[in-house]
Amino acid sequence: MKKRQTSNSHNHIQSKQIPDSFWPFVNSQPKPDRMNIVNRIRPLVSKALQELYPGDASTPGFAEKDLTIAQTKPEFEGDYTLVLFSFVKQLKKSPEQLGKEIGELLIKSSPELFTAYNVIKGFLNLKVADPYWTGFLQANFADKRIGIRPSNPHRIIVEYSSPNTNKPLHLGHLRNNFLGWSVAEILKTTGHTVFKTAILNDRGIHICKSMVAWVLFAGGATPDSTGIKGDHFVGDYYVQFGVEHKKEVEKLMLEGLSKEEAEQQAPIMQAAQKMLVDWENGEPEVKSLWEKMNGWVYEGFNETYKKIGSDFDKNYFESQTYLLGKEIVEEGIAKGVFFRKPDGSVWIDLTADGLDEKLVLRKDGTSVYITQDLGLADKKYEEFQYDQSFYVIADEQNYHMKVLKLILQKLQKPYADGIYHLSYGLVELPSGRMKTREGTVVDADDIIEELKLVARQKTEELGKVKDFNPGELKELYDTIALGALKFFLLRVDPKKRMVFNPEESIDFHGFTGPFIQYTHARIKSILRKQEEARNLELGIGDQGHGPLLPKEKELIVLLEQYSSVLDQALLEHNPSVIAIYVFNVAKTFNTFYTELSIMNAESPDKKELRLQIASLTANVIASSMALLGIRVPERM
RNA sequence: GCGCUUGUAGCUCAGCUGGAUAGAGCAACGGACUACGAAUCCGUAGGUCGGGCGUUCGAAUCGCUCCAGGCGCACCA
Repeated sequence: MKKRQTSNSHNHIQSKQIPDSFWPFVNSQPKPDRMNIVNRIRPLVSKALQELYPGDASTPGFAEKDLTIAQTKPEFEGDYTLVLFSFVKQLKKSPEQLGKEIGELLIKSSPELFTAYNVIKGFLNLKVADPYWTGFLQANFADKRIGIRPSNPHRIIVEYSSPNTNKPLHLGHLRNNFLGWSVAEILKTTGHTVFKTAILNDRGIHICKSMVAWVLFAGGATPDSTGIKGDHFVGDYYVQFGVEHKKEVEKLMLEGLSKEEAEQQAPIMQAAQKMLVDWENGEPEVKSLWEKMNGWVYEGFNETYKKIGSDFDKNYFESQTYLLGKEIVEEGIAKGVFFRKPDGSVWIDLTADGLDEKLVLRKDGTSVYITQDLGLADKKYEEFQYDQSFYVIADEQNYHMKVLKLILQKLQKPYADGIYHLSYGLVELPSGRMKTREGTVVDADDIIEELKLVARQKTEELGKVKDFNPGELKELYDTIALGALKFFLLRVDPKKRMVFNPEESIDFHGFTGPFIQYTHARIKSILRKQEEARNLELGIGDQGHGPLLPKEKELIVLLEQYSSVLDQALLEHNPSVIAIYVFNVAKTFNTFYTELSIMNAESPDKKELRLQIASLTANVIASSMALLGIRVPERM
């Protein structure tokens, strides 16, 4: 029979060495006083190796970055563990002997940091002195801005959201929005200057479809006259276009046309095509209709963006950028990167790079999708002088983005290497992919409303905030509903496809946003009580609280890892790292809370210590959640 | 066909830059509120890490191969 781990939340962080190339980009190396424990142990071990084995320690495999230091598994004695196997062969010593020698030296040379060691098989387990942990706690427990780092000169733009203006936002957009926003915040917190941008796909045949349908069927109705939110209003006409089109196609097929012919020749499609041409020719009536309908959509989008907390430093509009890039095509021809075929179309040959020949300009001289992106990249650089440019785009476009970057590199654009496709997987339902035609698309506004309703029901049921006024209640429901939704979509590795189970999403227990929010509210309740009772800020006292108890230490050790969690999230551009971490923090606190009394601690010093732990926990939770775009309530 | 990608407990996911006996949440079952907030906590049960071969002191993790799913390879965007 298998044994369960007793420690319910041992966060087994590996603390791998971050590549050297990463540091200049983050900051200068962390300052010693802000350095976490693993980054302190590393040079000490390295030094010990050099002292003990001067001849061998300079050989490959002995560098600081090659050391594997992991958190000690709970079933063994110790806090952090050095893996010895990699030295064994080179030094021709048994792991036991090696571990003993290194352990002895470390304790002798750094008694303030290490108090004990043991060697089991090839692992050297080191016990880190309590004062290190309590020192960390005292230095940080009151820091409400924990995790924020000094600025550095890098400029980054993050493009995300990027909707079409012919239909409302759905679940997929939400993943995109939450991801982009969160990654931008993570970059900011770690010191970068970040600009958020969006590209609004506001032109093209799809836009004309909803316009045509509105002209034909709306009878002059508007969002105002119907009370329907603008983006939904326009989206309804886009859907209606599809319905009408289908009818016409069926009719034409009965008359003997092939499916392709029928789809092309259906009158409503012809009308849309004509409208597109008129639009491109600047036909005033079409333009003004287009402006009017897009205006409705933007009104709706803005409402949703405001609700979900998405914000942008600059919006680009495809209608204003779709002609960009033609100059780049000329430039590319001049540089010999592109070539023109006899029919006049322009191509790039990427077969040497394992890709295909790609068209960059049609034979009629009009641009294709990639042409616009070339132009937009250039324009963004002109305006922002970015060092890195993130594109939050679904993984369907991996190939496209690869090509984009490669072309820019071949054109020797200075910004080409800084282009990074933050690719994310589709959101699916348990029944499979969302499909417009089958009506299985989960609308963003709908799901948020539904979650607010659940938040309200649950809150009323529990009756803990009966004294809240209507405004406070509304804010609380917003906080909980969006917290649940954002956490649900961000807790999974962005690269992976994910399944959105509606039933799970309204569950506020376990690995969820509300669980963490609840933990925060609970801590705040204790801290409020303490302040009322004493009317004092927390003191800084480190006298006589005795050795740290396992639950106290476990939580401090976990909190101490916050900075390396941020490093990892930044390195991987991955908010889920933070989501998983903050969940562990909340869970570990809840266990701590159950086992140990704070207010009625064994001694005043213990009480002080635990209040500090509680305070730091609340700050780390708030700070982590803020990076995910999730608010944490004082009460709920 | 070629390229990319995914496969871990009934379900949803961690762990994947190789390290000790593979972890959570949900669902199931059983417990804990006359002491800091039970939206909580504790326990039980549940895994040939898709299959095979290889590299290694050590493989869920790396390589090869097979199987199964997804995406892409438009003069669409």
